[in-house]
Amino acid sequence: MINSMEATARILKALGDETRLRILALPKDGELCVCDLMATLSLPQSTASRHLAYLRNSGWVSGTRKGKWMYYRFITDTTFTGSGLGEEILCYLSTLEQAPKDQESLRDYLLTKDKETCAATK
Amino acid sequence: MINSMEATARILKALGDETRLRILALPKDGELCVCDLMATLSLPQSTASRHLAYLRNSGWVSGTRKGKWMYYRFITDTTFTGSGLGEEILCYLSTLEQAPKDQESLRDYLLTKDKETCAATK
DNA sequence: TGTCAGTATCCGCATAGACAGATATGATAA
DNA sequence: TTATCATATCTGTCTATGCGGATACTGACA
Repeated sequence: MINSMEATARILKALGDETRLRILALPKDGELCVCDLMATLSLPQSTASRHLAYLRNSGWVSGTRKGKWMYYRFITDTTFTGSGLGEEILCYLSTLEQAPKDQESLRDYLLTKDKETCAATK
Repeated sequence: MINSMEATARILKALGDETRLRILALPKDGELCVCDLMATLSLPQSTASRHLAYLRNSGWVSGTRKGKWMYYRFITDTTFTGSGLGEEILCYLSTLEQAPKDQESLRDYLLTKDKETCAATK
């Protein structure tokens, strides 16, 4: 369990980007795939995928392949060596202005999403 | 009072650097000047000054001129719109490996520091 | 006014990171 | 095996940022 300044800086560096904050402010129950982000935040596929990769590499999300889909879930309970700080940060993010709009956008999208295909791909 | 994603990203972006984390993990009672950082963290003058400027611009410290000296104090109680998250982050930083060493280094330096001059300048 | 001390900023260099379209890769169905 | 779908990665472009030495700026004092 590494609690170094360098590791902490890498984790926090992931948060220095507005798009990634918006991702982390989405509801954390369940999992999101790339197409969910594309639709919810109006992101091109490569941008969505890249941000998820960054979050994965810095320990904020974990990826699970399910068939053609790659699902990402938040692992903030272990981020920052399990101190709870990750959850605190997410809690704060959800109080920000843009968060409710994004969350509603995600809910709307999930209601209409075709279960067999990702409706937002490319 | 702005609690936008963009403003939050700017505040958090300041934390994506190890040196700045080390600065923020120093004791927050009292104030630090550039030469304190130079001595404590073995930084060149320009580097110390630049990091403090970055922290000032992102709302982590406030600068006060006292004669020839520029003293910086932490204003984490107001960072993140006064939510307390700034303090939480600082609390976490002080649990990291490097923090006690830096804190001790600062204490040692302050004991020997000449009050009339900054002993570490350039 | 010139000098010194403390500090902010510039400068050049190198690296990282944001972006989106293009392309490669992985999974699945026919 | 090929085609389709979903996603990761590459590519080129641009911007940001870290670094430290050099230089400019600020304040104090003789």
